[in-house]
Amino acid sequence: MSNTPTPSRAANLTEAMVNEVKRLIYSGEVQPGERLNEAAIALRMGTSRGPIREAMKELAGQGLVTAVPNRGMFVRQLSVRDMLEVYELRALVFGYAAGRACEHLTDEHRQTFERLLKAMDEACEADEGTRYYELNLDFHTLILELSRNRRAQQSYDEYVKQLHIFRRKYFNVPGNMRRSNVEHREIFDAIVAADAPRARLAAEQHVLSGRSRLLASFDDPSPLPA
Amino acid sequence: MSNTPTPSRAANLTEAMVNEVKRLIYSGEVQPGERLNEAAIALRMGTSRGPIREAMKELAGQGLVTAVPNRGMFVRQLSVRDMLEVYELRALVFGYAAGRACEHLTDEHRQTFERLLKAMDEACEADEGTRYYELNLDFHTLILELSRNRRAQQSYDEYVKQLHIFRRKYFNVPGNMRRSNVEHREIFDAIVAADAPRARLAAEQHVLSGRSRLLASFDDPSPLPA
DNA sequence: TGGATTTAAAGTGTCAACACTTTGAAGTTA
DNA sequence: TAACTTCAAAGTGTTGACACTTTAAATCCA
Repeated sequence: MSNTPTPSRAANLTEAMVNEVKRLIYSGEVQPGERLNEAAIALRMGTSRGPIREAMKELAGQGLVTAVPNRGMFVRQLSVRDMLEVYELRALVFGYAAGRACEHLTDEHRQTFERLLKAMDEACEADEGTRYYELNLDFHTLILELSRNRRAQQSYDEYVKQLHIFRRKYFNVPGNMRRSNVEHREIFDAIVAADAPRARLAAEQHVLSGRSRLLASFDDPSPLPA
Repeated sequence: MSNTPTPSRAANLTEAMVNEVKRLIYSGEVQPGERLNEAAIALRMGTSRGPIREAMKELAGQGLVTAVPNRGMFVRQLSVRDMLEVYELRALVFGYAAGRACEHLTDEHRQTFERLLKAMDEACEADEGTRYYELNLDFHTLILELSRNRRAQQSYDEYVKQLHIFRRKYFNVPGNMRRSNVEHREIFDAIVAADAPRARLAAEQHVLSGRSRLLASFDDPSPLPA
């Protein structure tokens, strides 16, 4: 429900190719660092290379792929340093959004929050990682919406997607669901209390905790690669 | 005479066109909202439309132009709301960078700072707006470098450029140079004192003050639209 | 007149052909 | 064998042609 599949009706082939290649990347069907062969994709999609190339350039502009002259386009690969940096920016923007959310919280939103938190509690109990992951996304999205800053929301989404791709390479750490959800409650409480500084701090810390958890999993003796 | 045939050495035509169209936009040779005619540009640049289209798509990905299917590419136009949002993010990132800068300040940097501040003082006295503007950019860049977060630096640069284009439409408010430079000193002092929270706040406020000044110029009875 | 309709010009979308570059395997030489 | 050279295959770069869409000027009709 958070995600328009892909058959999003595009006005032209290039747009359709952008959607399709994005899907390939986000779904993990093509891995970071992998080359995207124009001719092969064109054949597979039933188009000529033109629209493919244009789509790739657009994705290059968005930073999802990188172009190497005369060698081709490669799915962007984040270094660990990149990942750390993106996490930091994500924390920053999320903190900002939570602070702003204090100003725009309506009763309806409050109810949505409570519903989400409850559902996440339940997902925790049932140990349903995937369900928790979805709800978690919704929770974050709600806060970004409440910030009423579309640009912030855009940036945040971008960061999340980039990190999503990065994490795929390593391993998906649920299990800390309970701790994560406690932090969610803290953020929510601060927003309800209209305590912007506290909300900001709690939100920032929440993201940075997530980073720590991910980072810890690197040194972990049992890194269970997907 | 407007025909500089792309001095920057690019490996392929598309890259050269990206640089050239960027220049057209940033220099104000083409205005926000204006359509970019593929055939016309291709003719002017002496290429076919292919590389132009690819370049445009890349710029669309970067958010500098927007594509409307079957109607063409237009130089992106920021609404006032957009502008406000971007300023807010810029303030956020600049504040973050200033806070981080506290951790990475070396003696060499400190000296560069002092040189810059002194030069800005002088530019103030001499009422040299353009010179001040340049130095001001250097000052901000230095702080972003000191943050040691390349992504933050990238984002910041993007914001600045977008706002640069926006402001061109209205009017360039120097005259507040002195006040602005006082704020610079405050940021610098906080960084030297390694007082991260204070640096962060001062830097955030500095950007938001700039926004206020710009905003004030709208309601101004003499808005001199160039 | 003025509002709908036709139509040609201008512009974008897509394609297939060809030129150029890279890559790596096969062959050559010491 | 090991390093160097040659060469064909694979892939990217660029182009001109043609199809489709939009736009606005010219035309038509009440």
